[in-house]
Amino acid sequence: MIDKFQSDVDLGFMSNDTLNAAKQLLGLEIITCIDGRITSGFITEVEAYLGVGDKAAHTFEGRKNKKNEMMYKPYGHIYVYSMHGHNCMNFLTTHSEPEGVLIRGIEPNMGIDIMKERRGRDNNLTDGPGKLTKSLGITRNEHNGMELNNATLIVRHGKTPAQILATPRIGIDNKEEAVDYPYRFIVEGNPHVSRFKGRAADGNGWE
DNA sequence: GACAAGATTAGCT
DNA sequence: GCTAATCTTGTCG
Repeated sequence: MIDKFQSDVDLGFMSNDTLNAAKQLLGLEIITCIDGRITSGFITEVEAYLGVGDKAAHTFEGRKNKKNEMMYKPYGHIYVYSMHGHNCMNFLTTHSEPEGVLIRGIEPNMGIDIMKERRGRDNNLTDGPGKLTKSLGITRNEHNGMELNNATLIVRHGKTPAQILATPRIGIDNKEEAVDYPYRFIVEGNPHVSRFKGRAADGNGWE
């Protein structure tokens, strides 16, 4: 059923530098096929988490436990964690470091009606990490540690950001110096990002 | 077994 | 902008 959604992305770009991988993820289309229903969106907002040396990361100083053990998988897998009753999804990077990129926002493309149904509302479907996982049907129990580009979760080339903006990360106010690291990347002018203010750019910030 | 914390969200002022 | 709601896991007793 999902054969026509073959990936055309070489995941190798995530194998080395996490910050670089985060920027290259912007604009890719994430497609999920769950319960036979297809939803997708273009990535508009990400945050990099640099593992051992990053106070804001779950794996700071090499911490490892049942909750974050999937962070130690190599690139090409995903790490789903739950908190405050929501799920958040990371794309893992590097061969052996516990680093990854949190997907914080996407622009809905396919299956918008399904997203509305899953979210139980018509607006703000995917402009936050907990929101987009719910819209796409991602759950920690079923998808934590899974590989990309299998029958359920596929990435392929989507759009190209006209301009990428780097900002400090969000929601880590108690992480001391780590709160200032400019590891959040967004498509400038795209409204499908968390805490969006102002007016959307022409073409939502895509080229 | 109790309690606090967390990469959040929704709803109200 | 602020606060309550929500839930899984870690930590301590």
